[in-house]
Amino acid sequence: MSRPIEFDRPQAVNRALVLFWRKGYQATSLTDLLETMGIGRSSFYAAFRDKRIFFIECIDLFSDRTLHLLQDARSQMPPLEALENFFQRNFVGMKGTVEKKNWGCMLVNTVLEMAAVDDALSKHASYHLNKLERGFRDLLEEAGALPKQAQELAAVLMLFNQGIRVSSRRRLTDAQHLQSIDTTFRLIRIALA
Amino acid sequence: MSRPIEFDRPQAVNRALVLFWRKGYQATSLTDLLETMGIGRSSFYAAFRDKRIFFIECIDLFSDRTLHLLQDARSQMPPLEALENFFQRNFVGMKGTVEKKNWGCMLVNTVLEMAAVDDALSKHASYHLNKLERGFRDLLEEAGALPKQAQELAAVLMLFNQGIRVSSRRRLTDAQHLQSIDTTFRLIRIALA
DNA sequence: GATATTATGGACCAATCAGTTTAGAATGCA
DNA sequence: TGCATTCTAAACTGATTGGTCCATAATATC
Repeated sequence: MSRPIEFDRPQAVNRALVLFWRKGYQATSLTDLLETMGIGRSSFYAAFRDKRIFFIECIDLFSDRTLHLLQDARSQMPPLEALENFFQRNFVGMKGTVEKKNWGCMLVNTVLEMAAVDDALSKHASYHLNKLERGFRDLLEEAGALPKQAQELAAVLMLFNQGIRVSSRRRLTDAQHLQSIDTTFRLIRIALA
Repeated sequence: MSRPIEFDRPQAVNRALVLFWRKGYQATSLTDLLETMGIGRSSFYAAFRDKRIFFIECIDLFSDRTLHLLQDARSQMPPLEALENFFQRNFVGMKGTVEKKNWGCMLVNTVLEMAAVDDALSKHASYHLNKLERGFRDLLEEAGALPKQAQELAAVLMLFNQGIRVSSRRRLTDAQHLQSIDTTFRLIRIALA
């Protein structure tokens, strides 16, 4: 054989993901991308076919990570607490982390940004959100909800998820977010009781 | 004096508003804009200083109309029903209307699209959403909630608003939206009881 | 009807976009 | 050392962007 790839692919993808996450698809120029990834134009087009395809790769990665966050929480606490923690963790201090990621959810961002611009892309992000909603539903059933009720509450929880990601970009205070999470889950617990 | 403006300003603004609403700020090119407004480039720059300033004018108009929708509902029914109706009306048939407007909320769209692109623009849209949230709070107080509770529930309702506008762009069925509205307001009524 | 005023259409501009091409540099293998 | 392979940097392409400019056409006033 011959020369191997010379840049750190996972690291480059991760940096790009963050950039897409913050600025969205359209506002992220290829030049931006190359700069933060630390690679050249040719390398980019050789490794990832084009901007759009690469964006999909980033979205899929983001979705995987989000689903894992929910799973991880579930492995450490009961279902309803895991759900609540899934939302809370974005707004509690995150000690050790320099930057707070107030960029909402990349899937929600993409659904909105691309809805009338690139329908397939928007649909694809929406599809990932459906997977997350199924995750919500499963946890609600584990928490004792009947199937029908679990489905209804999961739908409401998905609305809540989308809503709080929007609020995250509005830069409300952490306290406001935490209070809304608290209020919402108080309502949900009442419904489940 | 001399020559008056020759195009129908309110109509042109309205058409542009719809375009911005659907496609967002960035994806709406000036050429798109001029075509749907039916005016020439020079006329545009003479009447509205530039794309960004014009977009703000459209956003402000959208906000006014949204607040009026809430007021109108309030003038026809009790506060809680008015709130619920404010959401429902986007998903019930709209007889006589050819197109269903599944473009979410222009303010929510703008907050997300511009958050890391044009902070001032995002903040401006967010400011309008705050006004709407105050409208929610007032109606909740009229419905008998204590100030503290009205504020909490209004915040949750704003999350719900943001969330359902996102869902609207995901093109869930009307039935799904109506069910989520129903579930949510059932929870809110319980909290208020 | 002549003149001053102004809105307009269309040509034009520099900047930027995503993507391609090319020439060279760096490596593995013999 | 020399050859084959392939990754990379930089120049380049054509299209599109928001915005300006100017000559023209239409009007109001006199």
